[in-house]
Amino acid sequence: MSTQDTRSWQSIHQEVLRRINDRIWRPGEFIPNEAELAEEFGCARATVNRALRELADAGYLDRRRKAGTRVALHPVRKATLDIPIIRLDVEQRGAAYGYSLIELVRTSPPVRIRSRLRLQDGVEMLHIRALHLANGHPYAYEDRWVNPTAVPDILSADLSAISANEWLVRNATFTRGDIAFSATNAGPVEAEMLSVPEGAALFVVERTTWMRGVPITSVLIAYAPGHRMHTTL
Amino acid sequence: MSTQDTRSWQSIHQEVLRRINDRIWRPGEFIPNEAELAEEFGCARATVNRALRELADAGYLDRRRKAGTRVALHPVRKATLDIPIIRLDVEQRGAAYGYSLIELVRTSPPVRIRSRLRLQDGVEMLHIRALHLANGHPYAYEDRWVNPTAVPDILSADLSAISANEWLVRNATFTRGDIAFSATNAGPVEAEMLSVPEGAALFVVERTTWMRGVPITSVLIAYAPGHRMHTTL
DNA sequence: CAGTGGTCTAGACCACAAG
DNA sequence: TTGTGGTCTAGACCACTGG
Repeated sequence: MSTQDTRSWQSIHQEVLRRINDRIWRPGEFIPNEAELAEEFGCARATVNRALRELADAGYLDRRRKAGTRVALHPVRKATLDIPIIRLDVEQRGAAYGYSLIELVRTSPPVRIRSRLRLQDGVEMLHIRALHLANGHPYAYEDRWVNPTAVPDILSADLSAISANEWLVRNATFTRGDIAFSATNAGPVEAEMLSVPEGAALFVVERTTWMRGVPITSVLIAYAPGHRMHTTL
Repeated sequence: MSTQDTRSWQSIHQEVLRRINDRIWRPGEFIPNEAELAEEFGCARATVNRALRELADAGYLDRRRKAGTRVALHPVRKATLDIPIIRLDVEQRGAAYGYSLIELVRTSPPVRIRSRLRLQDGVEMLHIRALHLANGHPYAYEDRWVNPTAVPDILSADLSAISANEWLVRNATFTRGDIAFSATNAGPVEAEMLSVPEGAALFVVERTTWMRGVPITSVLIAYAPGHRMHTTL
């Protein structure tokens, strides 16, 4: 209640969050403005601003000029997922990573891929199919299309030694990406690749990336049954 | 190259990002320190700091005192996922939302739930099973355990009218949460609930939340086949 | 119009870690 | 020890938007 001698923005961040969690400031309710809080906490307004801005970014507060700051009605929690190199993913689980290139051809992509990448027809792309292994067992099956126009250097990379996944992460940054997660029953191809029965439930990640509007790659990764993608809120 | 008259931190953010994407500053390479950049851009050091801090938070830069600032080796991209109320999720897809409470009992949870929540045995919890509908069709099957000690008010809520999902989002904030995504084959129960054949691949979300170490709820949500969780990078 | 948050400044001191 | 980022301040002006 009384004036605190907290002086860092972290302290203010913590104290404001406490008041939200303890429902001292309830969802939808206005909280004091920056000047008032600065006085209460005995600090500059910029310090309060920093604390409240972080809380607003995290979804705890809604801030609007003139209107003021209020506690968010639905504290929208955001989970952040890293987009890792599969090799690191495997190694982090304490397993030995293996990689096997199955197919690497330059050909014309199917309509599904063309439309997803918004490419004209007749364009040739690199089609890569590969298997990622953990302790010698199938871990994930990767089916990828790469636009060689966007990353010509990949044509001279040894994709039997380094996975396209890893090569691209290291050598091709992107400005925009779409990612989708879903579940699918293993078809004949996936079943054989992952050594599982047809129909097994597979966790699937589809990702497409662009660099300033130029499509780089579109990939589908099907994980062996039992795979869990985990994170913290 | 020459001094720019950009004066906002957003401009500096944009320009630094451009230099990273154009590989003017390459991964692992040091960039000028804040004072030098402030001079180049003709602004205060605090303004540069703001821009670089945002880029570091986004994973583009690595910053360390004394050492300096360098371009991140593996630009770890983070996908942020909202944790929505299922009703809003359905409505956003343009469908009419429906909800059906299947079971609501107070009983002792199985070991699997107890250990996940780190609860003593003998504790009674609320077990809720429900079906979420979109345009009258099964959308997701929810199997939830709630710790009534953490949220006693839920005992007086009408969980046949409002889903536990929504009630908890509105009334019980949490300080920590685990979330996991996976795929599973529909068992007899899920198959019946979702009106799909046994063995169908289901997208599964498991979420557990705590408030200052006190477990609130643990829920498993199995989505009907075809469900896709989508986001942008 | 006026109140609120958003941003910028010039300067200062501090915390950390590399050499 | 010393150079770097991290933070705080007091003040100022601006941008947006509610009343």
